[in-house]
Amino acid sequence: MPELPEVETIARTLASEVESRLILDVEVLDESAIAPEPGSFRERVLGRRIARVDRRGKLLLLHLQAAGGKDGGEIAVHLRMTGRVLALPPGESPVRPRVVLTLSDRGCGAMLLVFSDVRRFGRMLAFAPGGGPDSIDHWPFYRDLGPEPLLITAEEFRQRLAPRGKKSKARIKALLLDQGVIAGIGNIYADEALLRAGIRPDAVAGAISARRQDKLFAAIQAVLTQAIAENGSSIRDYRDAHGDAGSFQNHFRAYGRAGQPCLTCGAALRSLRVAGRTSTFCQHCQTA
DNA sequence: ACGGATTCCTGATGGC
DNA sequence: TGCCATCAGGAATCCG
Repeated sequence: MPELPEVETIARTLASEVESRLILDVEVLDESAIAPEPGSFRERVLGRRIARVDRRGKLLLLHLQAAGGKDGGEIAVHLRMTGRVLALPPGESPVRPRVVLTLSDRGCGAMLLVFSDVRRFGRMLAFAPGGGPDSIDHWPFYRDLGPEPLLITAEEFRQRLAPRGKKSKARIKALLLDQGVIAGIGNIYADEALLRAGIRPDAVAGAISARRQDKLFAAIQAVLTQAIAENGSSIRDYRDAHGDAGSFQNHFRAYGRAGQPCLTCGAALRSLRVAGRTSTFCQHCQTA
């Protein structure tokens, strides 16, 4: 499922294909895929130029430009579990498209930007420019996102785990998955980082020593950085904007390995439900 | 302020 | 082999 490294990979592979192109047509095949309603969505997107593609947490962001180079708002895509964003040459038929944007020629042919999603959990949202009530800055999910894990220090990370200086009673994994605490981490990278840091997913966050919190932060950064270098993890659905799979799934030590031996000590990994998610961990290598 | 359940979805998987 | 139940999960929402 697309987490930070997967969305980062999509942003990178999409950017070179679509940046500077104009959005010439908008085809909404599944109205539940978008917001606001089709009329406003079209109005906010049609005729705009895709100036820049980047990422914030698990959100893919297309920054738009209006005529005269003015701010044109944003398109934000949340892929949830099975969403895909693909850059395709016209004529190629994508699998179960929900939204298709036709983009202008850039001297090397026109292009389609396709949002598809078998499970239909994902969303493509269009925001107005200018900081008004319809702008992305007023979208609570976006506004309340925690910091980027690759752009903060260990000290800032510790502060995020202890809001207003109070020790949190929440389980550490619940905090890692909370996008308002830190942005971009999902079930895969939470389990991978916790295993590498030797911390149980159900450990009470406030009871973890500063030294071990720093170790967790280092593990998060290491895992995310390596996953980005491997173009993300493809369990089954995830693909980049070219339709290519990632390879970090070959480096999983925890996720999906319940019952299999711990790669450090050989004990069978166990699984536990924490914060409503299946959490795989090693009883010997990870402690509260 | 926390955990838990529920909802949204469909495909994969496992038991019988 | 076929059928059915279960599971997977990000985030919103409600409830205790």
